[in-house]
Formats: sequence, structure tokens, C-alpha cells
Amino acid sequence: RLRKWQRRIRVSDAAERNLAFALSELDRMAAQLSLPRNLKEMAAVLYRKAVMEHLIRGRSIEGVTAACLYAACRMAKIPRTLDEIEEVARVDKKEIGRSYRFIARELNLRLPPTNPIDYVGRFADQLGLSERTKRKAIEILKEAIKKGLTSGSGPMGVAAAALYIASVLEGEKRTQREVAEVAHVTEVTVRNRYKELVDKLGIKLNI
Amino acid sequence: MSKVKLRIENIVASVDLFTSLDLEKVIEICPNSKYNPEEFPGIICRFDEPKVALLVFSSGKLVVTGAKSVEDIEGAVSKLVGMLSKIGAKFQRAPQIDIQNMVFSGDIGMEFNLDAVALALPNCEYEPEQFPGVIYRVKDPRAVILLFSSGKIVCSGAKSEHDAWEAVKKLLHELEKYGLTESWEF
DNA sequence: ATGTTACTTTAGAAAGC
DNA sequence: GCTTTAAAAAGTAACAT
Repeated sequence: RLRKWQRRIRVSDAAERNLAFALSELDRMAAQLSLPRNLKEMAAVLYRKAVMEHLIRGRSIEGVTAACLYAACRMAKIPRTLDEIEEVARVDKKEIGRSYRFIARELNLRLPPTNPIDYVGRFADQLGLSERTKRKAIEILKEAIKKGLTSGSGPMGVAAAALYIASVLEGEKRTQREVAEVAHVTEVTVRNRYKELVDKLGIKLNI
Repeated sequence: MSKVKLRIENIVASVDLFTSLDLEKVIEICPNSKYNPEEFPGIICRFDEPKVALLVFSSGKLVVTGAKSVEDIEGAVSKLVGMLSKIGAKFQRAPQIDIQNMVFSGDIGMEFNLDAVALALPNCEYEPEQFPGVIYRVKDPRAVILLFSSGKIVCSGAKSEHDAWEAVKKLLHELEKYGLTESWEF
């Protein structure tokens, strides 16, 4: 009847408005983070799946939207840290993390933890390091991961430490402070991780 | 072969004294207590012996935390009841004490590559960017175990030491099932 | 460059917003 | 959902020496 029609219209209206809002949020955040378009579309696909699976109930669109962007970055191997997502999101890190775990579980996204290697390219570019140094850092990281070192450590700190070591070994040294800054970790963390890598991998540095 | 150990770290219990309390009066007899109804509806009180923290509500219900044994909780409740009696509170029946949560720290005695653990173990969470341990949830008995690369663990949510052990054994059996360990001795 | 303190995670209850 | 309590694990952080 008429009432039913009006209700349907109202519901689809609200649903459309919410979807439009979510997509504009993804656009805004992706633009602020200078993320490629395919990445943004990947996040939009995730969001639509979340809507179809009724995962938005009791959760904010802002939170799910930020979580989808975070997940898409990890899937595309161009990870952003939760802090970076938080800077452009309208909800805090805690909420983004909760939404992320929820959609990851419900949509069966079995994303392995961020690989430190995925941060090498971006951090090295910001530090103006050569391809040779990037390769060296990746070589160090592969060895460390293979030996099961660094488990429990944050991937950004590990990536920063490997880049620091590689920059010294390849003769284009960056200071711990410079590396720490681009990796969004403290100098203390870079120092702790690099010392651990150096002695567990038996690397000799002449600083 | 390693020995798995568990140590009690904290016990949380809810208690019902079956008597309404006038918190304004209770405040005056509790030495180190804090009461700001604006931020929290209960009185926060600390005892040195036994060393626990109590949350006292006007309904006569309590929350006792920080205890290392059930005896500590019973002792703290008796102590509070004694203090309340001097202030004129009447008790018709014995307090009802329910253990709600027990937290244990422990050691499996072996190191783990958490990336391998997270890959093989179903239903576990591992986000080193946020927290250094693997979070493993056991359905029955209901408990959550945090597993670190050092082999140290934290088990919370269990209502008894027996349940905590059962939960830990389930995690160990899973680790064994997926070839992540060798053998143990309890 | 260290050292201290503090926050992240887990569970659970209480009464009220 | 939040607020308050306690306690451990290991990593990271903030601020002090």
C-alpha cells in the first residue's frame, strides 16, 4: 500500500544517502592521503560488502569507512599506519581498530600483519635513498623475517631499522632521527630495533 | 620438553551485602577512599591487608579487585562488613561472593614466531602494529589468552584456576596440532 | 643516550549517563 | 558505548636526567 511504498522510498533514500556519504568520506580520506584511485575503489567495494552483510549496525559510517580504507591499503601492499588513517578520519584509532577487526572477521579478510618490506619503498623515497639501498634493506628484512626475528615488534620500527642499517652499509647514511621521522616512530625504537637486527644477523656497522 | 606454569595475578569478584548503604557515611570510615558521584557512582576504597581495591555502591553491592586469592577477597569483605557494622549497618544474611574473573600470567617455556602462529591458528588475532601478542579466544571454558614471542602468556576471563588450565591446554593442543611446538610436561 | 612512567591488549562486575 | 578498579605480558612513547 501507499504507506509501504513510502517506507520503502524512505529506506532506500536513507540507504542511498548513507552510501553516498560513505563514498564521499572515502574520497576525502583517500585524497588527503594521496592514495591511488584503484585503492579507493577497493575500499568502496569493501564498504559495499559490509553494507550487504549488515555489518554497519551499531557502528559509525566514519569508523567502517576508515577501517575499509585501512584494510584496502594493506591488501594493496601500500600500507598506511593506523595513525596516518586516524589523521584524516573523523573517529579515533580505537574505533578504527575495532571496525577493522570486525569487518576483517565478518568478511573473512585474512590479512596477514603488515610486512615491514611494504614500507621500504615509501620510507626510502622520502629519505631520498637509492634503489641499491632499498634492495639492501629488503634483503636484511627477508633474512630477519626468515629467522623469525622481530615477531611482536611493530613493522614500522623494523622497516626503519633496516633502512638505517642499509643506508650506513651503502654509504648514504641517514641519521636515526631522519629515519625515525619518516617511519613515525621514535629514535629510541629505531635504535632498539637496529641493534637487535645487527647482532642477531651478525652485521658489522662502522658508524 | 618444557614445564608450563601459571601464576595468579588478579581476581575480580562481585559481592552482594544485601543491605543498602549510605555512601556519605561510608566515606568517613574508609581511610584511603575516593568518592565522586559525578564521575563514578561508587566509592573507591583500598585496603593494605589484604591488598585489594573495593568499589562500594549504595545498593550494597561491591566489586573487589586486585586480590591474589579467594581468601583475600573473603578477608576484605569481612573487614568491610566489620567497619560497616560500627557505623550501624545491619546484615541479615551472609554476603554472596561471586568470582567473575581471574587473570594469570604464565610461561610455555618456548619461543614462538608469531607470524607462523597467526598463519596457522584459526580464530586468532595478531596485529603487531597495535599489540605485540597473539590474542587467542577459547570458547569452553570461556577465556582469552595473550601469547607473546617469548612464550610468556596471560590468561584472563577464567572463573577458576581449573578453567584457566583447561583453556591453556586447549591452546597448547592447537599449537601442537599445527606443528608449532614439540611436547610439554605439566 | 638512558631512565622513569605510562599507555596499548585481554576479562568482568558494579550504577548511571 | 563510557566512566572506575587491578594485574601481567612486550612494545612503543613521552618527558626527564
